[in-house]
Amino acid sequence: MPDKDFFEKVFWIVRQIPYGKVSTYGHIGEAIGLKSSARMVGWALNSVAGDLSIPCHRVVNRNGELTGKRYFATPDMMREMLEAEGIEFIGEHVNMEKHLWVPSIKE
DNA sequence: CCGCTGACCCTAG
DNA sequence: ACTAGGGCCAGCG
Repeated sequence: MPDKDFFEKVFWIVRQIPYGKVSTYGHIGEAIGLKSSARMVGWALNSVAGDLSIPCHRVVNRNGELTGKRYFATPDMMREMLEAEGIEFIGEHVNMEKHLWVPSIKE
């Protein structure tokens, strides 16, 4: 991964999340080099909330919970989008066992 | 420069 | 499943 701004790195990773998969703030943070700063990842996404070129709905916390749903147009939108991609839910959280995608670091 | 804030994460109880 | 505390990095007033 080329050396870019923090935001660029986050977007670069998030855009690589395949259809029907989800990733976590922690893994993304690790992928861009900020091992213990998963907060920054969500923060970066917040700055581009509404940008359809970035599938921010595929990013959840380590527990599979949709922590960012409140930043969407409606609280239900995030889940609707994920279910539309075939992602399974267990109660209020995503079935991580089945849909977790770990970002791979490559140029 | 200081202090607060945050779409998180870990550990402990 | 719950709460509480500490750490984390970047922006902003």
